[in-house]
Amino acid sequence: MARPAEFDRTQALEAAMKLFWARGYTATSLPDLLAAMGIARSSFYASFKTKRGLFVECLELFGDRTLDIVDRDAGKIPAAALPRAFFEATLLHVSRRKAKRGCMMVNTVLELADVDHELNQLATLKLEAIENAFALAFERAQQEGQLDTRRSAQELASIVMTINFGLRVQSRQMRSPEQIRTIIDNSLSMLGLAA
Amino acid sequence: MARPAEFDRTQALEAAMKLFWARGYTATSLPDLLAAMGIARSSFYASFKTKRGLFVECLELFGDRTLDIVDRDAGKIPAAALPRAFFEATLLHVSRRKAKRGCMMVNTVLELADVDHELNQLATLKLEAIENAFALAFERAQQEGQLDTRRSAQELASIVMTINFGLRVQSRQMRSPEQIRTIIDNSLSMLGLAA
DNA sequence: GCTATTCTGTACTAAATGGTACATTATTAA
DNA sequence: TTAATAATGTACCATTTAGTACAGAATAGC
Repeated sequence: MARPAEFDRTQALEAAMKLFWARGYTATSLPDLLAAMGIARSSFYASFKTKRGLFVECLELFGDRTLDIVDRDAGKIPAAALPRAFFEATLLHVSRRKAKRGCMMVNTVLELADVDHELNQLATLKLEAIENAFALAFERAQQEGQLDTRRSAQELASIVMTINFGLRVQSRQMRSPEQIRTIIDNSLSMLGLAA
Repeated sequence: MARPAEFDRTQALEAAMKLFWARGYTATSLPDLLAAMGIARSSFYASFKTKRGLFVECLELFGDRTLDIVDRDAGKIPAAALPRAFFEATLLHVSRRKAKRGCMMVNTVLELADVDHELNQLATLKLEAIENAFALAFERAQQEGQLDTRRSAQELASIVMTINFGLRVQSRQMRSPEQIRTIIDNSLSMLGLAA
Protein backbone atom coordinates (compact mmCIF):
# COMPACT_ATOMS: atom_id res chain seq x y z
CA MET A 1 0.00 0.00 0.00
CA ALA A 2 2.63 2.46 0.97
CA ARG A 3 6.26 3.29 1.43
CA PRO A 4 7.75 0.84 3.96
CA ALA A 5 11.28 2.04 3.37
CA GLU A 6 12.24 3.47 6.73
CA PHE A 7 15.61 5.18 6.86
CA ASP A 8 18.29 3.13 8.53
CA ARG A 9 17.29 3.52 12.14
CA THR A 10 20.14 1.39 13.44
CA GLN A 11 22.72 3.41 11.59
CA ALA A 12 21.24 6.66 12.88
CA LEU A 13 21.23 5.29 16.40
CA GLU A 14 24.85 4.31 16.02
CA ALA A 15 25.82 7.80 14.96
CA ALA A 16 23.94 9.30 17.89
CA MET A 17 25.65 6.92 20.27
CA LYS A 18 29.07 7.98 19.06
CA LEU A 19 28.24 11.61 19.65
CA PHE A 20 26.71 11.15 23.11
CA TRP A 21 29.64 8.89 23.98
CA ALA A 22 32.16 11.57 23.07
CA ARG A 23 30.41 14.70 24.32
CA GLY A 24 28.01 13.53 26.98
CA TYR A 25 24.30 14.21 27.31
CA THR A 26 23.98 17.91 28.09
CA ALA A 27 26.67 19.19 25.73
CA THR A 28 25.16 17.36 22.76
CA SER A 29 22.50 19.53 21.16
CA LEU A 30 19.69 18.44 18.92
CA PRO A 31 21.11 20.11 15.80
CA ASP A 32 24.41 18.31 16.52
CA LEU A 33 22.55 15.01 16.68
CA LEU A 34 20.54 15.62 13.50
CA ALA A 35 23.69 16.46 11.57
CA ALA A 36 25.51 13.36 12.81
CA MET A 37 22.53 11.08 12.23
CA GLY A 38 21.87 12.54 8.81
CA ILE A 39 18.15 12.88 9.29
CA ALA A 40 15.67 15.73 9.44
CA ARG A 41 14.20 17.15 12.61
CA SER A 42 10.76 15.79 11.83
CA SER A 43 12.06 12.28 11.15
CA PHE A 44 13.89 12.40 14.43
CA TYR A 45 10.82 13.11 16.51
CA ALA A 46 8.81 10.55 14.55
CA SER A 47 11.32 7.81 15.28
CA PHE A 48 12.82 8.71 18.63
CA LYS A 49 10.27 10.89 20.47
CA THR A 50 12.73 12.82 22.68
CA LYS A 51 16.43 13.52 23.12
CA ARG A 52 16.34 11.81 26.46
CA GLY A 53 14.70 8.72 25.01
CA LEU A 54 17.36 8.56 22.34
CA PHE A 55 20.04 8.79 24.99
CA VAL A 56 18.52 5.87 26.87
CA GLU A 57 18.53 3.79 23.70
CA CYS A 58 22.17 4.68 23.06
CA LEU A 59 23.20 3.87 26.59
CA GLU A 60 21.48 0.51 26.38
CA LEU A 61 23.12 -0.27 23.07
CA PHE A 62 26.53 0.66 24.42
CA GLY A 63 26.01 -1.30 27.62
CA ASP A 64 24.85 -4.43 25.84
CA ARG A 65 27.78 -4.32 23.45
CA THR A 66 30.26 -3.92 26.27
CA LEU A 67 28.72 -6.80 28.16
CA ASP A 68 28.93 -8.90 25.01
CA ILE A 69 32.71 -8.51 24.99
CA VAL A 70 32.97 -10.10 28.43
CA ASP A 71 30.37 -12.78 27.76
CA ARG A 72 31.91 -13.80 24.46
CA ASP A 73 35.40 -14.13 25.94
CA ALA A 74 34.14 -15.89 29.07
CA GLY A 75 33.34 -18.99 27.02
CA LYS A 76 36.66 -19.01 25.23
CA ILE A 77 39.49 -18.13 27.56
CA PRO A 78 40.34 -18.87 31.22
CA ALA A 79 38.77 -16.53 33.74
CA ALA A 80 42.16 -15.28 34.90
CA ALA A 81 42.82 -13.92 31.41
CA LEU A 82 39.42 -12.23 31.16
CA PRO A 83 40.34 -8.82 32.58
CA ARG A 84 43.37 -8.42 30.30
CA ALA A 85 41.32 -9.43 27.26
CA PHE A 86 38.63 -6.92 28.22
CA PHE A 87 41.07 -4.08 28.80
CA GLU A 88 42.87 -4.75 25.56
CA ALA A 89 39.68 -5.03 23.53
CA THR A 90 38.26 -1.78 24.87
CA LEU A 91 41.38 0.33 25.38
CA LEU A 92 44.16 -0.86 23.09
CA HIS A 93 42.64 -2.64 20.10
CA VAL A 94 40.72 0.49 19.16
CA SER A 95 41.55 3.76 17.46
CA ARG A 96 42.89 6.54 19.64
CA ARG A 97 39.82 8.58 18.89
CA LYS A 98 37.68 5.78 20.22
CA ALA A 99 39.91 5.26 23.25
CA LYS A 100 39.58 8.91 24.11
CA ARG A 101 35.82 8.52 24.40
CA GLY A 102 36.31 6.29 27.42
CA CYS A 103 33.27 4.31 28.55
CA MET A 104 29.85 5.80 27.95
CA MET A 105 28.45 4.44 31.20
CA VAL A 106 31.29 5.82 33.27
CA ASN A 107 31.04 9.16 31.49
CA THR A 108 27.31 9.23 32.19
CA VAL A 109 27.69 8.44 35.87
CA LEU A 110 30.22 11.21 36.35
CA GLU A 111 28.28 13.74 34.31
CA LEU A 112 24.80 13.09 35.65
CA ALA A 113 25.14 11.65 39.15
CA ASP A 114 23.66 14.78 40.75
CA VAL A 115 21.64 15.91 37.75
CA ASP A 116 19.54 13.03 36.42
CA HIS A 117 18.95 10.22 38.85
CA GLU A 118 17.26 7.92 36.36
CA LEU A 119 19.97 8.07 33.74
CA ASN A 120 22.58 7.64 36.44
CA GLN A 121 20.77 4.56 37.66
CA LEU A 122 20.51 3.09 34.18
CA ALA A 123 24.25 3.52 33.64
CA THR A 124 24.99 2.03 37.04
CA LEU A 125 22.81 -0.95 36.23
CA LYS A 126 24.68 -1.62 33.02
CA LEU A 127 27.99 -1.42 34.85
CA GLU A 128 26.77 -3.84 37.48
CA ALA A 129 25.83 -6.31 34.77
CA ILE A 130 29.43 -6.27 33.59
CA GLU A 131 30.73 -6.67 37.11
CA ASN A 132 28.41 -9.64 37.58
CA ALA A 133 29.69 -11.25 34.39
CA PHE A 134 33.23 -11.04 35.76
CA ALA A 135 32.13 -12.35 39.15
CA LEU A 136 30.35 -15.31 37.60
CA ALA A 137 33.37 -16.25 35.52
CA PHE A 138 35.67 -15.97 38.52
CA GLU A 139 33.35 -18.06 40.64
CA ARG A 140 33.28 -20.88 38.12
CA ALA A 141 37.03 -20.82 37.78
CA GLN A 142 37.43 -20.98 41.54
CA GLN A 143 35.10 -23.98 41.77
CA GLU A 144 37.14 -25.73 39.11
CA GLY A 145 40.32 -24.96 41.01
CA GLN A 146 41.66 -22.75 38.25
CA LEU A 147 41.73 -19.57 40.27
CA ASP A 148 43.15 -18.53 43.62
CA THR A 149 40.40 -18.55 46.25
CA ARG A 150 42.03 -16.27 48.82
CA ARG A 151 39.82 -13.48 47.59
CA SER A 152 36.13 -13.97 46.84
CA ALA A 153 35.00 -13.85 43.22
CA GLN A 154 32.81 -10.87 44.01
CA GLU A 155 35.63 -8.89 45.59
CA LEU A 156 37.90 -9.69 42.70
CA ALA A 157 35.27 -8.51 40.25
CA SER A 158 34.76 -5.25 42.06
CA ILE A 159 38.50 -4.55 42.03
CA VAL A 160 38.66 -5.31 38.32
CA MET A 161 35.83 -2.83 37.80
CA THR A 162 37.60 -0.21 39.91
CA ILE A 163 40.74 -0.56 37.81
CA ASN A 164 38.58 -0.49 34.70
CA PHE A 165 37.04 2.80 35.83
CA GLY A 166 40.47 4.20 36.57
CA LEU A 167 41.73 3.17 33.16
CA ARG A 168 38.75 4.81 31.46
CA VAL A 169 39.57 8.10 33.16
CA GLN A 170 43.21 7.75 32.12
CA SER A 171 42.25 7.05 28.54
CA ARG A 172 39.82 9.95 28.39
CA GLN A 173 42.76 12.20 29.12
CA MET A 174 45.25 12.13 26.29
CA ARG A 175 47.39 9.29 27.68
CA SER A 176 49.39 7.41 25.05
CA PRO A 177 48.65 3.75 24.35
CA GLU A 178 52.07 2.93 25.83
CA GLN A 179 51.16 4.57 29.12
CA ILE A 180 47.82 2.78 29.16
CA ARG A 181 49.50 -0.53 28.44
CA THR A 182 51.99 0.00 31.27
CA ILE A 183 49.19 0.72 33.71
CA ILE A 184 47.29 -2.35 32.55
CA ASP A 185 50.36 -4.55 32.95
CA ASN A 186 51.17 -3.21 36.39
CA SER A 187 47.60 -3.47 37.63
CA LEU A 188 47.19 -7.03 36.43
CA SER A 189 50.49 -8.19 37.82
CA MET A 190 49.48 -6.80 41.19
CA LEU A 191 46.12 -8.49 40.93
CA GLY A 192 47.93 -11.77 40.43
CA LEU A 193 46.29 -12.01 37.02
CA ALA A 194 49.32 -11.21 34.90
CA ALA A 195 49.76 -12.98 31.60
CA MET B 1 35.54 57.99 50.91
CA ALA B 2 33.22 55.18 50.02
CA ARG B 3 31.91 51.77 50.79
CA PRO B 4 34.82 49.33 50.83
CA ALA B 5 32.74 46.51 52.20
CA GLU B 6 32.90 43.88 49.50
CA PHE B 7 30.73 40.81 50.07
CA ASP B 8 32.60 37.71 51.11
CA ARG B 9 34.17 36.68 47.84
CA THR B 10 35.84 33.60 49.29
CA GLN B 11 32.61 32.33 50.74
CA ALA B 12 30.79 32.87 47.46
CA LEU B 13 33.55 31.07 45.59
CA GLU B 14 33.26 28.17 48.00
CA ALA B 15 29.53 27.88 47.38
CA ALA B 16 30.06 27.97 43.63
CA MET B 17 32.72 25.28 43.89
CA LYS B 18 30.36 22.97 45.73
CA LEU B 19 27.73 23.37 43.05
CA PHE B 20 30.08 22.87 40.09
CA TRP B 21 31.61 19.94 41.91
CA ALA B 22 28.24 18.25 42.32
CA ARG B 23 26.58 19.09 39.00
CA GLY B 24 29.42 19.76 36.59
CA TYR B 25 29.97 22.74 34.35
CA THR B 26 27.25 22.59 31.72
CA ALA B 27 24.40 21.52 33.96
CA THR B 28 25.01 24.35 36.41
CA SER B 29 23.15 27.45 35.27
CA LEU B 30 23.85 31.03 36.25
CA PRO B 31 20.65 31.41 38.28
CA ASP B 32 21.62 28.24 40.16
CA LEU B 33 24.99 29.75 40.92
CA LEU B 34 23.59 33.10 42.04
CA ALA B 35 21.17 31.40 44.41
CA ALA B 36 23.90 29.23 45.92
CA MET B 37 26.38 32.08 46.21
CA GLY B 38 23.74 34.41 47.64
CA ILE B 39 24.68 37.37 45.46
CA ALA B 40 22.96 39.39 42.78
CA ARG B 41 23.55 39.01 39.09
CA SER B 42 25.28 42.37 38.83
CA SER B 43 27.62 41.61 41.72
CA PHE B 44 28.51 38.35 40.08
CA TYR B 45 29.65 39.89 36.82
CA ALA B 46 31.48 42.65 38.69
CA SER B 47 33.49 40.13 40.72
CA PHE B 48 33.82 37.10 38.46
CA LYS B 49 33.47 38.31 34.85
CA THR B 50 32.17 35.07 33.32
CA LYS B 51 30.77 31.67 34.28
CA ARG B 52 33.76 30.00 32.67
CA GLY B 53 36.19 32.17 34.63
CA LEU B 54 34.43 31.28 37.84
CA PHE B 55 34.70 27.61 36.97
CA VAL B 56 38.44 27.96 36.43
CA GLU B 57 38.80 29.59 39.84
CA CYS B 58 36.78 26.83 41.46
CA LEU B 59 38.79 24.10 39.75
CA GLU B 60 42.03 25.69 40.88
CA LEU B 61 40.78 26.02 44.43
CA PHE B 62 39.69 22.40 44.48
CA GLY B 63 42.92 21.18 42.92
CA ASP B 64 45.11 23.10 45.34
CA ARG B 65 43.17 21.84 48.33
CA THR B 66 43.43 18.26 47.17
CA LEU B 67 47.14 18.60 46.58
CA ASP B 68 47.49 20.04 50.08
CA ILE B 69 46.12 16.83 51.57
CA VAL B 70 48.94 14.82 49.99
CA ASP B 71 51.63 17.40 50.72
CA ARG B 72 50.63 17.79 54.33
CA ASP B 73 50.64 14.04 54.98
CA ALA B 74 53.88 13.51 53.05
CA GLY B 75 55.82 15.27 55.79
CA LYS B 76 54.17 13.35 58.58
CA ILE B 77 53.71 9.71 57.69
CA PRO B 78 55.72 7.09 55.77
CA ALA B 79 55.26 7.13 52.00
CA ALA B 80 53.82 3.63 52.03
CA ALA B 81 50.92 4.86 54.15
CA LEU B 82 50.27 7.89 51.96
CA PRO B 83 47.74 6.36 49.55
CA ARG B 84 45.59 4.95 52.35
CA ALA B 85 45.65 8.28 54.20
CA PHE B 86 44.63 10.08 51.00
CA PHE B 87 41.81 7.67 50.18
CA GLU B 88 40.47 7.83 53.70
CA ALA B 89 40.65 11.60 53.91
CA THR B 90 38.84 12.11 50.61
CA LEU B 91 36.44 9.17 50.54
CA LEU B 92 35.70 7.99 54.06
CA HIS B 93 36.29 10.84 56.48
CA VAL B 94 33.70 12.97 54.71
CA SER B 95 29.93 13.12 54.63
CA ARG B 96 28.17 10.84 52.19
CA ARG B 97 26.90 13.85 50.34
CA LYS B 98 30.46 15.00 49.84
CA ALA B 99 31.66 11.54 48.88
CA LYS B 100 29.00 11.36 46.22
CA ARG B 101 30.48 14.42 44.54
CA GLY B 102 33.61 12.45 43.71
CA CYS B 103 36.61 14.47 42.56
CA MET B 104 35.98 17.68 40.71
CA MET B 105 38.97 17.21 38.40
CA VAL B 106 37.94 13.70 37.45
CA ASN B 107 34.36 14.84 36.91
CA THR B 108 35.60 17.65 34.71
CA VAL B 109 37.81 15.43 32.59
CA LEU B 110 34.99 13.01 31.94
CA GLU B 111 32.43 15.71 31.25
CA LEU B 112 34.51 18.00 29.07
CA ALA B 113 37.21 15.89 27.40
CA ASP B 114 35.65 16.32 23.97
CA VAL B 115 33.89 19.61 24.66
CA ASP B 116 36.31 22.11 26.19
CA HIS B 117 39.94 21.35 25.61
CA GLU B 118 41.26 24.10 27.87
CA LEU B 119 39.23 23.14 30.92
CA ASN B 120 40.11 19.52 30.33
CA GLN B 121 43.77 20.43 30.23
CA LEU B 122 43.54 22.46 33.42
CA ALA B 123 41.93 19.55 35.25
CA THR B 124 44.52 17.15 33.85
CA LEU B 125 47.31 19.45 35.03
CA LYS B 126 45.96 19.52 38.55
CA LEU B 127 45.71 15.73 38.57
CA GLU B 128 49.28 15.41 37.37
CA ALA B 129 50.44 17.63 40.22
CA ILE B 130 48.92 15.18 42.65
CA GLU B 131 50.48 12.23 40.87
CA ASN B 132 53.84 13.99 41.04
CA ALA B 133 53.46 14.54 44.76
CA PHE B 134 52.95 10.82 45.22
CA ALA B 135 55.87 9.99 42.94
CA LEU B 136 58.19 12.32 44.82
CA ALA B 137 57.27 10.82 48.18
CA PHE B 138 57.74 7.29 46.84
CA GLU B 139 61.10 8.18 45.35
CA ARG B 140 62.41 9.57 48.62
CA ALA B 141 61.20 6.53 50.52
CA GLN B 142 62.90 4.25 48.01
CA GLN B 143 66.19 6.13 48.36
CA GLU B 144 65.95 5.77 52.11
CA GLY B 145 65.31 2.05 51.76
CA GLN B 146 61.83 2.32 53.22
CA LEU B 147 59.98 1.21 50.12
CA ASP B 148 60.21 -1.73 47.78
CA THR B 149 62.13 -0.74 44.62
CA ARG B 150 60.89 -3.47 42.30
CA ARG B 151 58.53 -0.96 40.79
CA SER B 152 59.59 2.58 39.94
CA ALA B 153 58.20 5.43 42.02
CA GLN B 154 56.58 6.88 38.91
CA GLU B 155 54.85 3.64 37.98
CA LEU B 156 53.65 3.22 41.52
CA ALA B 157 52.24 6.73 41.55
CA SER B 158 50.39 6.21 38.28
CA ILE B 159 48.80 3.03 39.62
CA VAL B 160 47.75 4.82 42.79
CA MET B 161 46.14 7.49 40.63
CA THR B 162 44.38 4.88 38.52
CA ILE B 163 42.92 3.29 41.62
CA ASN B 164 42.04 6.75 42.91
CA PHE B 165 40.14 7.46 39.69
CA GLY B 166 38.37 4.14 39.96
CA LEU B 167 37.38 4.85 43.55
CA ARG B 168 36.02 8.26 42.60
CA VAL B 169 33.76 6.67 40.03
CA GLN B 170 32.62 4.10 42.58
CA SER B 171 31.88 6.77 45.15
CA ARG B 172 29.96 8.92 42.65
CA GLN B 173 27.59 6.01 42.25
CA MET B 174 25.75 5.35 45.47
CA ARG B 175 28.21 2.83 46.87
CA SER B 176 28.12 2.48 50.65
CA PRO B 177 31.14 3.48 52.75
CA GLU B 178 31.57 -0.20 53.61
CA GLN B 179 31.88 -1.14 49.95
CA ILE B 180 34.31 1.69 49.37
CA ARG B 181 36.38 0.63 52.36
CA THR B 182 36.53 -2.95 51.12
CA ILE B 183 37.75 -1.83 47.72
CA ILE B 184 40.36 0.42 49.32
CA ASP B 185 41.60 -2.42 51.53
CA ASN B 186 41.78 -4.90 48.69
CA SER B 187 43.50 -2.48 46.33
CA LEU B 188 46.12 -1.50 48.84
CA SER B 189 46.83 -5.04 49.92
CA MET B 190 47.43 -5.93 46.29
CA LEU B 191 49.65 -2.92 45.86
CA GLY B 192 51.75 -4.19 48.74
CA LEU B 193 50.87 -1.02 50.61
CA ALA B 194 48.44 -2.50 53.11
CA ALA B 195 48.37 -1.15 56.63
C1' DG C 1 25.46 66.88 55.94
C1' DC C 2 28.00 65.22 51.33
C1' DT C 3 30.24 62.26 48.06
C1' DA C 4 32.13 58.21 46.45
C1' DT C 5 31.48 53.48 45.99
C1' DT C 6 29.39 48.89 46.30
C1' DC C 7 25.92 46.58 46.29
C1' DT C 8 20.74 44.96 44.68
C1' DG C 9 16.90 44.59 41.54
C1' DT C 10 14.81 44.79 37.32
C1' DA C 11 14.70 44.91 32.65
C1' DC C 12 16.70 43.83 28.79
C1' DT C 13 19.41 41.45 24.78
C1' DA C 14 20.67 37.93 21.37
C1' DA C 15 21.32 33.37 20.88
C1' DA C 16 20.42 28.59 21.71
C1' DT C 17 17.60 25.14 23.73
C1' DG C 18 14.15 21.04 23.00
C1' DG C 19 9.94 20.31 20.82
C1' DT C 20 5.68 21.08 17.48
C1' DA C 21 2.91 21.96 13.22
C1' DC C 22 2.27 21.39 8.66
C1' DA C 23 2.71 21.69 3.81
C1' DT C 24 5.47 19.35 0.33
C1' DT C 25 7.99 15.75 -1.91
C1' DA C 26 9.26 10.76 -2.56
C1' DT C 27 8.45 6.16 -2.66
C1' DT C 28 6.16 1.99 -2.47
C1' DA C 29 2.21 -1.64 -3.10
C1' DA C 30 -1.90 -2.51 -5.08
C1' DT D 1 -2.68 5.51 -11.85
C1' DT D 2 -3.82 5.79 -7.21
C1' DA D 3 -3.80 5.68 -2.36
C1' DA D 4 -1.02 5.32 1.60
C1' DT D 5 2.86 6.30 3.94
C1' DA D 6 7.66 7.98 4.91
C1' DA D 7 10.48 11.21 4.46
C1' DT D 8 12.04 16.40 4.18
C1' DG D 9 12.06 21.45 4.90
C1' DT D 10 10.60 25.43 7.01
C1' DA D 11 8.50 28.03 10.12
C1' DC D 12 7.31 28.36 14.52
C1' DC D 13 6.87 27.91 19.80
C1' DA D 14 8.05 28.82 24.74
C1' DT D 15 11.85 28.48 27.67
C1' DT D 16 16.35 28.90 29.01
C1' DT D 17 20.87 30.37 28.24
C1' DA D 18 24.97 33.70 29.36
C1' DG D 19 25.71 38.37 29.54
C1' DT D 20 24.59 43.77 29.68
C1' DA D 21 22.54 48.26 31.15
C1' DC D 22 21.13 51.12 34.49
C1' DA D 23 18.44 53.15 38.16
C1' DG D 24 18.27 53.17 43.02
C1' DA D 25 19.48 51.72 47.78
C1' DA D 26 22.94 50.97 51.23
C1' DT D 27 27.30 52.10 53.42
C1' DA D 28 31.45 54.02 54.24
C1' DG D 29 34.98 58.25 55.00
C1' DC D 30 35.11 63.11 55.10
